[in-house]
Amino acid sequence: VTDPTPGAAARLPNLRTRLLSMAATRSDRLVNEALATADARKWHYAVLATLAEQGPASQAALSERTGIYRSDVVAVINELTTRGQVDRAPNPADRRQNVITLTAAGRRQLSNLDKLLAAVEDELLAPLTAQQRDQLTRLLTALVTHHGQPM
Amino acid sequence: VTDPTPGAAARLPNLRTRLLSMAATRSDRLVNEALATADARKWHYAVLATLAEQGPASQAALSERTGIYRSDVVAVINELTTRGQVDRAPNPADRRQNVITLTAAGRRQLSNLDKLLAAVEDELLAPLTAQQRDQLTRLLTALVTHHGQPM
DNA sequence: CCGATTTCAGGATCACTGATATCT
DNA sequence: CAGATATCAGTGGTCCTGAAATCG
Repeated sequence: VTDPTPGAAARLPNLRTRLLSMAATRSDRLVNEALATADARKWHYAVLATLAEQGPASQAALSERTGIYRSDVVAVINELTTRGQVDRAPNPADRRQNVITLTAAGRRQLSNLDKLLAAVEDELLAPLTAQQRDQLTRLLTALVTHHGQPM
Repeated sequence: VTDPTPGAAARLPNLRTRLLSMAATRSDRLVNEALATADARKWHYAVLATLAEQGPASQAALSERTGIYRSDVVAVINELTTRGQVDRAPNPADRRQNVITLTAAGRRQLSNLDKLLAAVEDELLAPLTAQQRDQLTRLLTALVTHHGQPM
């Protein structure tokens, strides 16, 4: 036998932390490729979706709800205003805050991105049955819930 | 009702691509914190483990086996040689290649990292039963297998 | 000449730290 | 004064492109 470590189990293929990271990398690549065709990235979608569902919000609130780092929100909102998809205005009731509002163009972009992401999910989950997809959702949700928000 | 989109389902919490990415981010942070206490990062572990299990290899072979990008292998091997954990020597049989070999210090570091990563996996998977951990492993393996290697 | 290997230079996104100015 | 908000500057890791030099 020339095996350098006879009988040793393969480490990498069994590392759950590694499997998670590999699956996420592949998923992220599909997401980025799809969103790039619409001149967007994942934080754009997170902001547009949050505004559509929960209404206008301050940048701090958007950071909380989307998971975008506090210091990175500015750049994302800058990009979205440049594209005319959100509007930034000072909040007269609390002049520390800005009020971010979804525009009509932002709403159109959101429904566009919704379609793109639905297709990506189908492609990502192609090897899984409907039941397995639900299992995966529950397991990942349990992990994320248990390990709280990162900020 | 003041809901801006009454009856609309929450998008973000149900996006599987997002759940994956969030779970991986949390997992990666645990891994990085643990490895940092041993002056290592995840690619160090991947190289050390591969060398221990499969013996000396060229940098191209290590790229294939670990998933490190071809152009990033150099830096990782540089760091590991600086730490005395691997040895880099030209291959006399094919002078295009280097032969990377695990040192005694590298072997010690590997068994150290093995312990750290086992603890991280326990912490990461804490909210899951043994059966659920197996389920997760199978589901993620199916995804990664189906979507092939990224390089 | 073609192909493989190593190496370098650089880009884009992301997670994260820390500091500052402004306002409550 | 303490605390919150928005902003800016910058680090480091990861993923990825492209190109050069060397060798089979």
